[in-house]
Amino acid sequence: MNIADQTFPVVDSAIEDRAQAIRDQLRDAIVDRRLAPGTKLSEGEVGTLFDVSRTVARAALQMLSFEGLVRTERNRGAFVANPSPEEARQVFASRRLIEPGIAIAAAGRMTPAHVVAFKAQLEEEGRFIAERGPNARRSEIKASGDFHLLLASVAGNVILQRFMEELVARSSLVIALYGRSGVSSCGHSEHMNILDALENGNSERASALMLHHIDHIEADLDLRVRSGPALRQALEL
Amino acid sequence: MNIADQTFPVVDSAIEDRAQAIRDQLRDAIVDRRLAPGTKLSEGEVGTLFDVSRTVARAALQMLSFEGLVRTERNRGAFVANPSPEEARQVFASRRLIEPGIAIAAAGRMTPAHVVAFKAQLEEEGRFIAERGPNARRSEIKASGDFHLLLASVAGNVILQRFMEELVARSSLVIALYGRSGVSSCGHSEHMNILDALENGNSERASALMLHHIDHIEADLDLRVRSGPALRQALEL
DNA sequence: TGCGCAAAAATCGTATGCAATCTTTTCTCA
DNA sequence: TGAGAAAAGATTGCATACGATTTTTGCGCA
Repeated sequence: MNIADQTFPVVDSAIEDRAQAIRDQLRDAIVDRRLAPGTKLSEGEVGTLFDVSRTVARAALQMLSFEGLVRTERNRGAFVANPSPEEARQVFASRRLIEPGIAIAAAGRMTPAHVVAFKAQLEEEGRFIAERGPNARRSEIKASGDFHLLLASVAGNVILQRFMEELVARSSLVIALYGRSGVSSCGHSEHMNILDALENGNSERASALMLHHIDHIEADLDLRVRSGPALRQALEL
Repeated sequence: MNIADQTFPVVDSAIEDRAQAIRDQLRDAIVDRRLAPGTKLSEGEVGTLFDVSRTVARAALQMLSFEGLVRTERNRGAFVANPSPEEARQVFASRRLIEPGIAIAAAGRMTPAHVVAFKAQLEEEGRFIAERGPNARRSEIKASGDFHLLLASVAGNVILQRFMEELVARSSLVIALYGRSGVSSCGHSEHMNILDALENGNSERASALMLHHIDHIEADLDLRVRSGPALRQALEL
């Protein structure tokens, strides 16, 4: 897949930085796997696509590189990240460390409004799972991540929330790369159980369920190196 | 304090990005409190000081803004961050969540070489505490942070390591702003106890000690708002 | 045909210029 | 004298230009 094959909707409410808007759209494209890992993102091309100068495109790419979604090589350019199995493991190790704590914090702050938001989120998630079609899998991954982001926002710690945004984005990449098949339907029911615990203020249970949920997601990955890391490295560039 | 009062050593081994080198020096200056919170960092001034164009200076400031050490306002510029008490609490809440886990991971990976590195680190820390003078406090804060960064590097998860770099840097700012007095000597002995547990492979103990250690650091802060947030906000700009 | 090397093209790193925005100063008028 | 408005100055946002580095292309030669 080439970046030039993509079409990006025009940003309507761009009071804020244009670079930020471009970053958001590129991030969506990466997380949704419309841009495959390894795809080159040249400053000029990105700039042309979004109708901005290289300066702005470069800033957007720099942001993505900070988030770990893009890898930049000096004098060579930016590429959609291609996380190694080791990186994948570290992403999930980090989530195992952070998310149970986030679940506990969120359990202590749940309001009826939050519950409504979660229910809407889970309903949408269910719709994507029921759906069939080429985009179903993508939407499923994205919706699943959104559940965790919503939880992080309820927890009320903006620093951890930002960490989680990064971890969820990287997880989506990892799942797209190494995911096997249909853990997601199972994940959906786990989300519902977690919400149930949150709703009842049972923080311990929510935390434990979250830990298991992350374990299940990671267990569904196939993190064996495919054909020797050297060859793999050589082939992808 | 003004940024123009600072002198920055010339970067010798600058094969890598110049922007990154500038970021590192500015970060040191912020963490060491040579640049006070609220100080304006104009692109032009930074560029002149480091003898680069505004383009490069801007990139360095953007990086610092991602790390939370600098706050940028559109069309107004960049300022050394001035974390609120609420932000300070969130920094330490994040550390309480992450660092005990890092201690456990590190305990399982300690080698004799690591022990040597830790001992050297603690010795330097001790020297700074014994020292008197205007820079003693700064060096103390920095050395104390370095212990935690060393631990994170031993844990072997580069993602968590980067999170910790950010959290330690922000903590230094917070301690400089809200710290009372001499927890540090006490902190030093706590570091030694943690190392002891790590050396014996007692991960549970290391984890528990770390949690208490973070509690102690936060307990030494005075996070009461000084004179009403509105006035405070109005005065500092 | 296949290989090595040089020229060309593409791309990046950085400096600089201009317009837009914000801040400060100055001027006017009550 | 003080408040408000207008002008001047400073600073950012962004585009563009140019040298440096990398990649690709083209060509000669074995």
